[in-house]
Amino acid sequence: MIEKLLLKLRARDSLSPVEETALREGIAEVRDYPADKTFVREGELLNFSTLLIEGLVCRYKDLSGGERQIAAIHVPGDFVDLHSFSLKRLDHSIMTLSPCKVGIVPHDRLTKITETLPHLTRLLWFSTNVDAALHREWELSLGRRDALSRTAHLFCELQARLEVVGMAEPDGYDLPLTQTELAECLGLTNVHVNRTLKVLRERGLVDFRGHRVTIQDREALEQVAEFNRAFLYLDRRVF
Amino acid sequence: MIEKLLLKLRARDSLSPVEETALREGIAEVRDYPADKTFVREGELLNFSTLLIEGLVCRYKDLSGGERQIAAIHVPGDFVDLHSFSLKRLDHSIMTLSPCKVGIVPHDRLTKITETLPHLTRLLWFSTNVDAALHREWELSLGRRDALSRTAHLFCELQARLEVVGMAEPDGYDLPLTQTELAECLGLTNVHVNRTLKVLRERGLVDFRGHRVTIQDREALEQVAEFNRAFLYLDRRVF
DNA sequence: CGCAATCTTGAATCATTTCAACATAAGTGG
DNA sequence: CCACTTATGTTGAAATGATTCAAGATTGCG
Repeated sequence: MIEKLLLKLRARDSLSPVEETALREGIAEVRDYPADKTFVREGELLNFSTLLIEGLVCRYKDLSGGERQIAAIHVPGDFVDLHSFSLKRLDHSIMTLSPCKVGIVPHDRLTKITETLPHLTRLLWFSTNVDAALHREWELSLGRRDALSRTAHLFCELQARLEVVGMAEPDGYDLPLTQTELAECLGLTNVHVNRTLKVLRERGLVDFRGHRVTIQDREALEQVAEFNRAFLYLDRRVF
Repeated sequence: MIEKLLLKLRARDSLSPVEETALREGIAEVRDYPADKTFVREGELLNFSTLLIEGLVCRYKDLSGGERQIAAIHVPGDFVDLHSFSLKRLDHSIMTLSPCKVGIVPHDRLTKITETLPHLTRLLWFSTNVDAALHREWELSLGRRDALSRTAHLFCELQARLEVVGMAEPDGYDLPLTQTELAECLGLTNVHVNRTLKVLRERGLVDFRGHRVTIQDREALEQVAEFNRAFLYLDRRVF
């Protein structure tokens, strides 16, 4: 259930058996959601956080004109809204991008962790800080990378994140997103995403079709994206 | 020294005298930096976090072509890089925008707080989560708001954040930024920022000149920006 | 199989950038 | 305190990347 979360945390630091148990017992309930289901709405009061076990989830914000910006994508093993533990009401909504299985972690169990397991607390805090680092990389993409580089960067990011949890092959991964959803991540229109995907494919960098990302030339792709995996904090910390 | 930080934390939750003391004693040293000084570089190993006491600071990322994206602006009372406590090496650099006074908080003192003061730990965790909420709002701006609305939104955000720490009047505040730096926040060119500022001024919304922001019509400005202060988490949490 | 969602392409339009020139303000040394 | 220098702000015109609108093709689903 929490195996992918453990993979990710252990890539960074070690976990004692007690800590592992605390995490395991943090999950009060497991729920299944269908695709395209908004299961947390902006502003709603929460008393639990959600651990993604299977499927893809995104967090998004809307403008009054109907424009949507996806602020983050989550893969299995991610705490989707661990930050709701301190924020209580979120500034964004959360929806599934594919059918999902999620673990419900009541906030009082997290409070207990903060009272008794400081090292685990720091690890959980760390994981919300990694989320913020992802946001910053997206800010850079949205603010300064052009459509091609921005799109390439997202594909690189997901390759790296999925690899850690054993869900990517060296040459690519499944990505159950529509071009419109991709556009909502990238701050572009679906039409322009379509054209950009074509260019990426024709240049022999990545091919995204039929919900499958095929990395054609990883090195060249990462170069176009100016991708550097350090910001993902997936590697053991080095002092 | 930490008065503005306390103002901000108390706007959200209460703090015991012991917690207040722990924060106060967290500061090992106070440093002064001149304007435009990058005092933390991306990737460098850190063993302290920085509390901003006076002046303005930003966190930024660069691309190889020299394009810069500012990911966050910090006002007095903000922990600029509390996240370096768990990340150790940052994915961005940090520089002053004006002459600054900062407090140096060694990571081992933060570790001690996590071991002995769980409630204060949660409050500090909360404050890094608010940073992430700001990043998300900027993602929305960068991805979906046009230049006018995006610029208006930043002015609204800073008005609200400066008010909490007593650094804004009802009609505006000092903002020691150049148009080029503003452009680096907004994902625009300095030329376009200049034109956008002119439109905002001519429409009677805000006037930014000579390092001073004058809010001409707050209601109309917030409407153009689609500004809602909830994402700042400046208000006491409501259950 | 048939309908709806998604993808694809072209052409016109629009927001923003680029380049370049000039104006103003701020900072420094004599 | 003025003159000189550099940084910052302003404006116009042309170019560009992305959007919009619209139509047709393809895919996936009940």
